[in-house]
Amino acid sequence: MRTAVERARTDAVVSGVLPADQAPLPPVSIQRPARAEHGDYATNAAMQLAPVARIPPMRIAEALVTELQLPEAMGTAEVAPPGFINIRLEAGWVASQVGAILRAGTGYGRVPVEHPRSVNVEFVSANPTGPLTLGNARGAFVGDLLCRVLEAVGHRVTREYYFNDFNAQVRNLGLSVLARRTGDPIPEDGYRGEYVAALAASLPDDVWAAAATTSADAGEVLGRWASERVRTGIEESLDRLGVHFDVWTTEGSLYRDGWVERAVEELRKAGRVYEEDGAVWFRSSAFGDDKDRVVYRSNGQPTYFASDIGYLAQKFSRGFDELIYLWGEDHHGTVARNRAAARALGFDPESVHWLLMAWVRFVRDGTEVGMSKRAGEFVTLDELLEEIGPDAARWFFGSRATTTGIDFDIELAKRQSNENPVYYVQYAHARCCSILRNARERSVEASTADAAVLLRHPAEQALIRELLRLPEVLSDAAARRETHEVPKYCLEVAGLFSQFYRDCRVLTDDPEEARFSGARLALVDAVRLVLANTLGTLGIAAPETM
RNA sequence: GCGCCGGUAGCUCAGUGGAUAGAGCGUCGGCCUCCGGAGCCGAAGGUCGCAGGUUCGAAUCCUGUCCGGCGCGCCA
Repeated sequence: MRTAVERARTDAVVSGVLPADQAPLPPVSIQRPARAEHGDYATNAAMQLAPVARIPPMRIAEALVTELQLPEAMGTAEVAPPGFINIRLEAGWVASQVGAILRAGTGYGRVPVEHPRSVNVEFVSANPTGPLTLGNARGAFVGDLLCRVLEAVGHRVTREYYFNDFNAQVRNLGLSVLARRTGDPIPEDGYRGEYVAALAASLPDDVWAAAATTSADAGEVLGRWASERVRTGIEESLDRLGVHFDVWTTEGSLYRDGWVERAVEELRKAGRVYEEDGAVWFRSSAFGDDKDRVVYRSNGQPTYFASDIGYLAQKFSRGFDELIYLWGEDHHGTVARNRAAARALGFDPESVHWLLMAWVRFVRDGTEVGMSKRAGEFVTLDELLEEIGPDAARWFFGSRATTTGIDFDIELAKRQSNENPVYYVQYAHARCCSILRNARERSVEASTADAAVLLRHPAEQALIRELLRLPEVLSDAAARRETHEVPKYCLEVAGLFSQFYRDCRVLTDDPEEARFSGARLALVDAVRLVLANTLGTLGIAAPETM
């Protein structure tokens, strides 16, 4: 539709209605008007052109409408003050799309982008010092949903999980296990959760012996063992959510394989690092950061940022066209230095994106509850799933913009889980299936040919028009890397289906009404398909019965 | 103090410069001879934090200001 309007604009220039001078025109923006009398699509192209062309917008709009060539029988365009062009789809064309949707089948809505990219999406990446908590829930759901949407438009996605395997946190975990085992007090920076006691209790004899006898620090030995146990548990929790990672990368591997060393060396050659106060600094301020950052401390130890730099190089070396980092907003202070490093290493800044998720504030009946692994005060992701189920949880986190802070009331979520809109959508899907089952029993067959001819009822037309939005909903979500529109769309479809169901009887003994059965059955099948495709993209079940 | 993100209906949140600002939940009032009532219809409920500005048009962009969250380490 956009290209049709853009072509009309070019044609208007050619035919001399619009002046031919100036630089590239902005892309035409197409809206979906809120009000039905404004048609199915609208564009403000004429009003945007008016100041440039110095011609009244209404005149330009008239000219564009004249040049606008819509495919045969698709629709009509008209001008509305102060210069909108409203495009109205023909009812017959709309009705004929039921057949097109059904022919596209499970591929419907998944319109491939022009240039598919190989995208690495890193998310969750919680250190394995304790089970995943509600604090990690948002990242897990949002990240996986983003991946699914990117895949839906044809990108190749790698889901990646990054974690520390040797630092102080892991050692603290080991020392905490040790303390639990020996009965000593848990160290200051230790972990106090019950899971630590469980780890201590299940410590195999050989690990315990190794910790007691090796020259190495017992905290390190036990930490290594405990964190791997915890990591396995995290993977199992994520499996239960339906989130499966392709690659697990450890911080240690970036050093073992020389990525950090090589990347820093490259920066050194480029003259981007220097020594001061015995430490090695990266001149990130030359690339937009507030100040320069330490890469190697004066004691020779690399900083966390050093790992980040090596990791950037490691990821790009694997051939990705684009990297996406999904971080909590508490990390936003480190974005600038990472972006600086990417630029200094010569990577296209447009090919790396850091998406920040706003904080989730957890409350229980109005008062805030902490989420601290160290203090052992947290609600685990597994507990959340037991309470409200993966579909409701996915819906909750999936339907909010990542920049929005969320108040998550655990008790309220439990109480309202039965009222969660996700069930309304699943119900609509189940109802479609039920109608289709009944039709088979009665030997009523869907007919897309009838659909094209007969579906003129307002409820039918509104429903089909909504089904036609799916491709653009997915494309927009993928392009914006914001996916919360998808659940909302689902809800719209379910709502319009309910209205259709009320107004238009599909299966009936009334001979007058029965002539619509085949056409409406085709529409029901198309709704079922769209809901199944959309729920599938959300990672939510599309049940045939409830 | 500086920086980033928010402030929209009772609650939780959509709203990518457009036309009369929306949804879910909650509240109130209706609807079960009929394909699934986990449903449908209707109503109430808003100075879009506040004040200026930009323009044909601002919840959206700019400036200031208030409130909240987060960040500002040779921590991660």
